[in-house]
Amino acid sequence: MAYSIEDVAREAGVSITTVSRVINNSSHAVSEQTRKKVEKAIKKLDYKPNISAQTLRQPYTNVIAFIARDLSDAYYGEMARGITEAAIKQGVLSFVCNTGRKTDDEMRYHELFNQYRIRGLILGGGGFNTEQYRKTLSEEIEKYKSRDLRIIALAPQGVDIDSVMIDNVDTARRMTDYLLSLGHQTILYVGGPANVCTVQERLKGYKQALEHHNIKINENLIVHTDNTWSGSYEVVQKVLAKPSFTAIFCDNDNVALSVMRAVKDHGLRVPEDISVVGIGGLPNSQYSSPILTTMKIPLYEIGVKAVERLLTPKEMPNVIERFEFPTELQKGNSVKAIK
Amino acid sequence: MAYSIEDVAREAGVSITTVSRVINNSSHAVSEQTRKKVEKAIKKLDYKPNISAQTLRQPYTNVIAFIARDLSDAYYGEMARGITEAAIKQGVLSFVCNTGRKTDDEMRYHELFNQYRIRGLILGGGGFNTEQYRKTLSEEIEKYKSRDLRIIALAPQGVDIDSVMIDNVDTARRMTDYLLSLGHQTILYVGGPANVCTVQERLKGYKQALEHHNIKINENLIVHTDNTWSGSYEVVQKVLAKPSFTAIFCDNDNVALSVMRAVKDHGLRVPEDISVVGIGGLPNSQYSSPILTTMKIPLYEIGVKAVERLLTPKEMPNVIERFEFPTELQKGNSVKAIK
DNA sequence: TTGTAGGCGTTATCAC
DNA sequence: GTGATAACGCCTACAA
Repeated sequence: MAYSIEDVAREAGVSITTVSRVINNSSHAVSEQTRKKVEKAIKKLDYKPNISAQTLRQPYTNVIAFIARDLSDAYYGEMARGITEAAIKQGVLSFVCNTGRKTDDEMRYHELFNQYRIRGLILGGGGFNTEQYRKTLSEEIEKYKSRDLRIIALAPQGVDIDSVMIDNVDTARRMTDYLLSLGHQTILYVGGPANVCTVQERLKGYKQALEHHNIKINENLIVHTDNTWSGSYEVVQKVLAKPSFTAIFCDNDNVALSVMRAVKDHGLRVPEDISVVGIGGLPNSQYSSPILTTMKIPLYEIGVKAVERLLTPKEMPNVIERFEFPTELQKGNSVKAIK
Repeated sequence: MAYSIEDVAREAGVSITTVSRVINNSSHAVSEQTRKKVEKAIKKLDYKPNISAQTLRQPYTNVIAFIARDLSDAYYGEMARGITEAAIKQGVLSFVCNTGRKTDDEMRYHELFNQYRIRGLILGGGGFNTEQYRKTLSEEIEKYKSRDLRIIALAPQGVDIDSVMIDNVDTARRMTDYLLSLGHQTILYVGGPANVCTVQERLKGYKQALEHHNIKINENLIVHTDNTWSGSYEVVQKVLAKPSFTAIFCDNDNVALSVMRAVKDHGLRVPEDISVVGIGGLPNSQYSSPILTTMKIPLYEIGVKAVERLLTPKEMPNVIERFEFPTELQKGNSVKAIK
């Protein structure tokens, strides 16, 4: 068994109260001499306070949680890196979990988080925009709030919630504008699952840009994938049978990389025959060939910021706090201008 | 504040002892009627045991930890996914941390893990093969052992330690053999940092294969990178100034993708002018163009297996337990046979 | 400036 | 079959 505060007290020849005061840098005065004795004993025994015992007397632990949808996706990996690194700088550990939207699994996590008295939760992926999901999430949000804990979303959830994210509509709109400015008028849109909030917002941005340019929206030019590498590849393979478009706008980088492969496997060239763009700015999209033109999302920074907000008590608990990071067009060479 | 066992006892009109028995499915008999009452009360109050209090009476929590080197690298992401998913199936949460080998940071983590009474630790990346690192790690291993906890490594650490991993030497040897079998005699080797165990083992496999074929090892054909996308790109750019090789063997997939870009940017073609292979089998290497020929590592399965071992008490505490997964050649089209 | 004692929520040892 | 009660390790009034 590890040493307890009592062992330290005995070793230093003082009471456990005094030891506790030294440990916690209590405002209660402790003579320099006594402090020295205690510190020496702590060092000698290599004593570390038992956190469970501490937590028993405190509302929560120095632990936060991050729910990701797919950790093997660098998109979440980059966020996770920002989160865990920022957290540990403050001595905070992070539970990292891998399930974006499977409601049952999420509930399971919430239960455990509750039991472990975590200090706050970061929601990685976009939520399902369904009545059911919104209801479940709203209830959960209420519970956290009642326990004075914060939840922060890094992507839209379809409900009012504190967030640190990008403007998905605007980002997709600007990307579409860019394609339009280069002369592309028929743009295939390849998005993730149709009922995910993030997907919906980006699609909205695409449509807004077209409408703004008085281009009629052709629903046949909008397809959805399950966001897997193979799924995206196959979806596009089908559409490529009769390509009636000059560019493909993928709502994330991984899909875009799959799509570029599909285009090439179809005997067409990127960007000479078809231009391809994505959203994300993940490193691997910048080392593909051609280099993917994409909108850079500061994923790492989003993670860092989320932790910072999470560990800061809200001044106005009833005001939703939204923090927005800008995105930036990152030109590669996967796009060609059309005469 | 959340409900405590006392609230449940009061609600059910029994003692806390009885409630505890019901919660823990104690072998101590409880009448069916009483059990029903208690369960009803638990449900009504939505009571969840306080884990801190439980932990106070138990040697450890149902939490494990995973130390990764770079979570934004799908290599670790895939492992993390396997680990967290396998863990939660057993109701175990995972601390995930992002630092492979910065000794100071690792020590910090060990300290916290100790305080949080975690149940076991999984070490993601390969350790530094230096006297200093080995010593520090060995000490840490002893501490864990003395607390009856397990550490499991997913990559070589230069010390005797339980592990779930692949045979790095063999994997690199077989890959080299493959290139040799296609007629490549001068193979540039691009490895990660030279003092990392994994890197050393793979390099060893490369050398063994060459020696076995009586090919003299040319140290000029061995270069090291810092494993970043840009670093790998630049290192190879330099070597490409005077290419005296027909193939490039990269000791991981991400490096290989960077290298393919470097080759192309140099006006050379993969595989017509230079063949490129990697190790890993990450999804993005299978959607690049050309598709990367690589050795598939079952990263997800390694993560799952590690959790399984971690949660199983060792039968013979003093016997090092090594579990080895096979790797498999995955042919893409980044390699050309030479006449 | 230091120390005593009660309590946080559980589990385990006894007694009944 | 059920229930007091003493730990577990720590913090914090309150006393001295």
